[in-house]
Amino acid sequence: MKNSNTDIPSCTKCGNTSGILCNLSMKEKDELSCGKQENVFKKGEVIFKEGHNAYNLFCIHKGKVKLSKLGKDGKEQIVRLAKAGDILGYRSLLSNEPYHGTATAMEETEICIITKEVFQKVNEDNYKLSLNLIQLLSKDLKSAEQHLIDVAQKTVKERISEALMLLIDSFGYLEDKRTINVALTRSEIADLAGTTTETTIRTLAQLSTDNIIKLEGKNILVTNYKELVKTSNTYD
Amino acid sequence: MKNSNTDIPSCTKCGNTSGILCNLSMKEKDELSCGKQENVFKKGEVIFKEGHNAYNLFCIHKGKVKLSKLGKDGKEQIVRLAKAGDILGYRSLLSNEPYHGTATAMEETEICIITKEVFQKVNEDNYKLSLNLIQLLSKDLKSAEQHLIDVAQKTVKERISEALMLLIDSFGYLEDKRTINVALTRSEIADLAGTTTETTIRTLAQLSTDNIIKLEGKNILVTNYKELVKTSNTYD
DNA sequence: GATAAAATATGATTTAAATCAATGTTTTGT
DNA sequence: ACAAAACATTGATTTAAATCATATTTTATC
Repeated sequence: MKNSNTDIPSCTKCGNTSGILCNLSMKEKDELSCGKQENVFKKGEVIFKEGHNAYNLFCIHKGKVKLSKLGKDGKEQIVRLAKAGDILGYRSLLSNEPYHGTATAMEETEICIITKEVFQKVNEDNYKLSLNLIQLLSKDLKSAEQHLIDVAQKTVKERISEALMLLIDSFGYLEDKRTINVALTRSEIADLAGTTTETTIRTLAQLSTDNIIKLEGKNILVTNYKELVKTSNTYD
Repeated sequence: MKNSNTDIPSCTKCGNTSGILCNLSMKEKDELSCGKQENVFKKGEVIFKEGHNAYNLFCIHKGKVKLSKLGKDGKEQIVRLAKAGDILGYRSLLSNEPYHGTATAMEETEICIITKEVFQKVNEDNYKLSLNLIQLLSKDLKSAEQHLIDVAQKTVKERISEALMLLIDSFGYLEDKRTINVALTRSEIADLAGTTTETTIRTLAQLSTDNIIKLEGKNILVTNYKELVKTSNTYD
C-alpha cells in the first residue's frame, strides 16, 4: 500500500457519479473529505481483513476490489465485487463489528479512507443517507440470498455462466463491447461460482465449444450473451 | 387467515421484549398501533408471497414463521426463520421493491400488520430506528453470506447439524431443555440445509446413531450439543 | 373409524463434480 | 534473459449425494 501524494481529489471534486456518497451535499462531502487518507493498493494487496476491528470506511475512487470470506480448510468464497464509487466496510462500522470479509484489490486501486467518526457524524445528520444505506444493504442481501439458492440448487455450468454475468454486470466490457473488463484467474472464477479450479476450466472450455464465449488467455469474450443467460438459468 | 377480534394488544402494551420495535418510545408505539390490523394465520398459511407488491410491515406477536424463496424447478430454499418480536417485509418497504421471499406460518401465528406509510413515518423521525434496521440487515446479510459458504463448501452432515443449531438458536428448547421447540417435516429441514428429503432422513438417522440427537417422531432431542457443534464444523 | 393423503423410511442405481496426478504454459522477479 | 513460481490444462478415479423405486407409518378428512 502506497500512502503518498496521489492525484485523488477531495470528495467535493470526485468524478465518480454512481456511488452512494455521490448524492451528498457539498457541505457533507466537505465533511467527509476532512482528514481522509488517500491510498493506492497494488493488485493482490489486502485492503482490510475478515475479523479485524473496523475503524474506517473505504471508498473506491478507481479500480476493482473483491470481497471474500474464508470457508472450510481455507477455501475462499468471493461474496461481492466492488468498483469505483462503491464503499466498503460500512456494515461493520454501523454495527460495531469486525470486518465481515476480506477486501483485496484486483488491480491497482485508489481508495479513500474515511474514519468511523466522520462517517457516523455525516450519517447521523442525514436520513437520506441512512435510507440509501438500507437500500444498499437490502440489495446486497437480496443478491446474497439469490447466490445462496444458486449454489444450493444450480449446476456448475449454470453457476459459472451466472458468475460471468455478474462480472459483466459489475465491470462491463472493454471498448470492443465483448471482452469482459476484468482479468480473473480460473481459481478466482471458481471461488466466485463456488466450485473448483479444474471444474471451472472444463466448464469454460465447454462454454467455448458451445460458442457462447471465446477464451483468449485471461480474457473472456462473450460472443453470445443471450445464450449465456439461457445457460445460467436465470429469470430476473 | 382470520381477521377477527383477537386478543393482540396495542403496541404500547405488547409483551414482547426482543424485537426491534420494542425500543421505540411510547409515542412512537402509539403511532404504529394506529390503524394496525391484527391477524391470526394458521399453520401453513402464507403471510405474503415472493414477488408481490409490498404494502405492509408484519410484526410477529406470537408464533413462528419461515421465509423462503423458490429456486430451480420450484424447489424451496428456507432463507430465514422468524419468531415473536421479529418484523417481516421491512426491506421491501424501505427499498420500494416486491417482497423478496415468501413468509409462511409454521404454526398458529398472530401478526400485526402495519401500513407502509405509518412505518415510513416512524422511521423517518427516528435515526435510532434506522440504525437498528441497518444493524438488523447487517446481521441478516452476515448470516446469509455464512449460509452461502456453508452450502457451497460443507458436507450434508455438517449442514444438517448446522440447521439444527439454527433451529435451536431461533426457537430454543421445550421445558425439558433438550427437545427443539419446533416441529418441521424432514422436507422442511432439507429446504433449510439445502439438500433432499431422503438425504435428510438418512443423515438424521446417522446423527441419531452417533448419539448426538434422538428422534421421536417430529420431535428432535439434542442429547449431545457439544458434539453437534463439532459435527457442524462451525467456528464462530 | 375408515380411507385417502402426506410424510417417513430404506434400498439400489446413477451422476455430477471433487479429487488425485501429471504436464504444459504464463508471469514475475532478479 | 533466466529461473522460480504461479497458473492452466487434461486425463483417470473416486465419492458424496441425488435420483429412482417402493414400502411403511403417520396424519388428516369425510
